Amino acid sequence: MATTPTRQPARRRRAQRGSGEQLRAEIVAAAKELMAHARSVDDISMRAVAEAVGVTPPSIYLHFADKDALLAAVVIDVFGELDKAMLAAGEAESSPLGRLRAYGRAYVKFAIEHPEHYRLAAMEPCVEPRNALDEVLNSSAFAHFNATVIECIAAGIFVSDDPLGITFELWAAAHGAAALLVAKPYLPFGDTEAFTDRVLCAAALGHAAASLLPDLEPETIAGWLTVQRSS
Amino acid sequence: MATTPTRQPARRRRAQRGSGEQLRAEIVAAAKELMAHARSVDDISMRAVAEAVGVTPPSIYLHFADKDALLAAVVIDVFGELDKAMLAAGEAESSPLGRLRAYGRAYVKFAIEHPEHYRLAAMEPCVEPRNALDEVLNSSAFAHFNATVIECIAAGIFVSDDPLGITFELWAAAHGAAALLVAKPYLPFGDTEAFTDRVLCAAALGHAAASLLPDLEPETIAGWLTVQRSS
DNA sequence: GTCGGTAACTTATCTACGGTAAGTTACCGG
DNA sequence: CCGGTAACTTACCGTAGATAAGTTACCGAC
Repeated sequence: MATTPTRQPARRRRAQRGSGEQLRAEIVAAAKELMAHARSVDDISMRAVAEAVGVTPPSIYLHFADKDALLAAVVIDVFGELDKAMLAAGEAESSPLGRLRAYGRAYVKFAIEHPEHYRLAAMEPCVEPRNALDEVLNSSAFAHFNATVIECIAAGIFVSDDPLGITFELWAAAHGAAALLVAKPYLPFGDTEAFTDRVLCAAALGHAAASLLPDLEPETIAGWLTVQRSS
Repeated sequence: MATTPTRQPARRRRAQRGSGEQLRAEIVAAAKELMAHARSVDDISMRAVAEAVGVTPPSIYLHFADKDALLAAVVIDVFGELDKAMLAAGEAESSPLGRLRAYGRAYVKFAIEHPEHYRLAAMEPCVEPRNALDEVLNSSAFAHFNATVIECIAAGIFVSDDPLGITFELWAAAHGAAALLVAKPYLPFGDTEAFTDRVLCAAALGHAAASLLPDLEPETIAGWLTVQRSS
């Protein structure tokens, strides 16, 4: 009675011969699930993941070199979900600019609804800097975002021969809103969706307006604003 | 010879009777220094901090309840440095808008030069949510930023009765650039200062331009841009 | 059928961490 | 000079990530 229950009840049946990948998928799923209820990546231990799957901790290391590798796998998974959410949000929009904003809204919404997943994917120092570049740039979410920026250029919204640069700018704005809302949720941002929309809209409109001015000196901007307001 | 060297050589002299605060300051300084060379907060252990100061680990707990409390003290210290850097950068600027951008540039520059400090201060889930609100809002850096936004409203750059909202928006842009540059330094942002400037300028100009439009529907924006470009 | 090879998994253990309880040292006011 | 207490230390606990070495059970070959 006083003996620890160990993990006898959750003991998992040994997998079929060729299906070692099955356990890998279960581990990623378990880690992702655990992360949804954790406040930090430190809160989820390899032991906890192992127990959730019904396996002993060392078994995880047969599929992942270390904890970082497991978390990286979760990140890839999370990026996929984010992409789906963004695509779904942009479907209804007809204009490229509208789609861009819908993407941004969905991006921030996803971050708020999955704070720990977003934190891991976008706010932690990247786990493996080797292929990380390709992973981010080739991630569907980023690619779709960039494609829509290109559409905006084609539609005359933006004037630039560097769509990637614009994408990074807009991403910075979206990430800034998301990161702030996730890291400091107690600050008086007001309605989060309205705040997000203001930030995103300012970023897009600001970039477009910048191309209307000869330069971006404070005096030039102030003068331009005065002229605009008076007319 | 084979015995571990323990920490005999770095043994610290016992402090004077009334000066317990001295050790506290040394601990914070050591933690801040260690963090400069660490890749994550997990890389700096209480043991390492203790050894750097020349003290045994439990002594730290006489001044800080736990590791989070120590890190919180470091955060406060870091915010102070950030404020100094921002003020210095804004001194030369005469116009409020120029000062605002100088602040933003200095903010991002500080984040890039002190990535781990910035990460701890702005990207980690806040350590103590109780007084954290006041700490951030009353932090000098934030206060100065907000004051300059108010100046911009007075100068007619922005039109709003909610300066705090504008401050949050601009902060989101600056934080987005900083966080992205810190978390994903390998991405092809190009020149970091130029990138930062574009993001900041777009945020400020975008907010100002938004007040020129009747609404922010995609069609309205596209139409306005067409008119502007043709004139 | 059975039997060796090996994939799949476990037991046992290492080192390091954050944190605590209980003890010890040395300063200092009376 | 002596007792009180601030300022520390020694010893320890539980848990974490990770590894080495062992064990089990599937499965193809003969």
